[in-house]
Amino acid sequence: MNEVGWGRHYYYPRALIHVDGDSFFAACEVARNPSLRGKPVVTGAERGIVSAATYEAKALGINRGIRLADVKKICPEAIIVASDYELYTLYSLRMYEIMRRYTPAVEEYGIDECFGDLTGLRRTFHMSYEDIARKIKADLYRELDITFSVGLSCTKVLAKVGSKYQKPDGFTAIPLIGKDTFLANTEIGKIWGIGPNTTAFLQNHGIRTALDFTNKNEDWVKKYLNKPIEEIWRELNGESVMDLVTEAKHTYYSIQKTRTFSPPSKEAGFLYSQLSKNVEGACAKARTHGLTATGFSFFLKSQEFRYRGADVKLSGPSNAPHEILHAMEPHFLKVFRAGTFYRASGVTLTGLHEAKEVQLDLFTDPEKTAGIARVFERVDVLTERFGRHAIYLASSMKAIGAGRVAASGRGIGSVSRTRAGALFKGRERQKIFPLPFLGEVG
DNA sequence: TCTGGGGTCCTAGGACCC
DNA sequence: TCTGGGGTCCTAGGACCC
Repeated sequence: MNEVGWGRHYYYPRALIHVDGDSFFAACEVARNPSLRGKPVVTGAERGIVSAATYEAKALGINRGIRLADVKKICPEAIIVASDYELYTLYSLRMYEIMRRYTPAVEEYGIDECFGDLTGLRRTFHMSYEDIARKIKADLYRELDITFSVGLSCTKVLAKVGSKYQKPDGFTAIPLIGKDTFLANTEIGKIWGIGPNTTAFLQNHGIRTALDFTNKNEDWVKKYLNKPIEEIWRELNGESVMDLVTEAKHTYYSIQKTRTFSPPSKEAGFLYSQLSKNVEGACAKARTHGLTATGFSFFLKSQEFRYRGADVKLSGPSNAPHEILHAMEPHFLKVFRAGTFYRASGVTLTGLHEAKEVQLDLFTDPEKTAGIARVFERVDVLTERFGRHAIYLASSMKAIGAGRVAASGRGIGSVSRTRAGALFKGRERQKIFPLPFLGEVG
């Protein structure tokens, strides 16, 4: 165990804690159902690869991202469950709540992790920062039945180094004067914010560890690296430049829906239907947050992982899927290549604003706009009551439920560009209001 | 890491203006 | 029509995170 600072009073210009749930999704499953304890448990059943694995599973070589078919080969007794995001969100909220008992300055960084600012709280709790951090860790374990790895230091990046330093159930305090030992033991690519690209660049300049990086001087850093990386360099040197984002996040700059399908498809009708489903999902999310988009982008991802897509500006703000789809049609025909197999599609709504703020221009018929809004209010209510896909656009049909089978079974076959074009002629009727919905309620 | 889904931020470069 | 210099705004795309 790393006992640096236990019971002592090291100097922290700021005292920031980072807590990180160990194998969080899998740990939540075990916490809810204690009969799973001690067993190899894996989440991700709904998508065919491992999202999270308990340490019992990891000990067998079952790690994130591997196929569930391989999991069964490695360990037939492994317990595979579908991800339950509502459960994980509940545990997440409880984690934040525990942290907030100690400090109001909490950053909800991810579903399984958060930062807290403990600066100035020694007097309040009559404890050293290390002891406060240990107490938080103990509370989390006692109340959630999940272990957390905890880092304490004077910057966010160093606190992250700490929480990663020992897993699972680790506690690592990195006081300013002792930090070099920890940085020497941390590969540069493991630092938060240093991805594969920057790692390769730094390694080419002889930098292997985080300590090597901190030993570079400021001029060199400013000359070769961009602002985010320069900030990481400062934080690794003990200068706190990243603030905690403590406001609860409730607005989005963009909303994205993507989906991979298997097997890959080259059918225009099927692909368009996937995009239609993406659009509906993104619009539904925008509506639940009271947001409306001024533009959007979409892509098709080929079997070879190449992206082709387009950015589209809307003539007016919208969160109604049929309007987005209408704008997408001509671009789809340019993006889609006959004969290419695609494995995924995606849609991103951009230029998001609060729906109330939106000004109607002179040419928008307010009656019609209000009518559309009412239709989708109804859609949202039905979805709330009967679940996702209870009601959807006709254009999404082939992407939903048994649609995949129907689409291939019908033998549309290789759709040429002209035939793909013909596909949309019949959609003229969709412009007629009210919209043709296909319901599968109940 | 042979690759799922959902995000954010930064930067270079072009368009446009004075 | 060419030549400077400088500012702002927007967009595309890269890089990274969980």
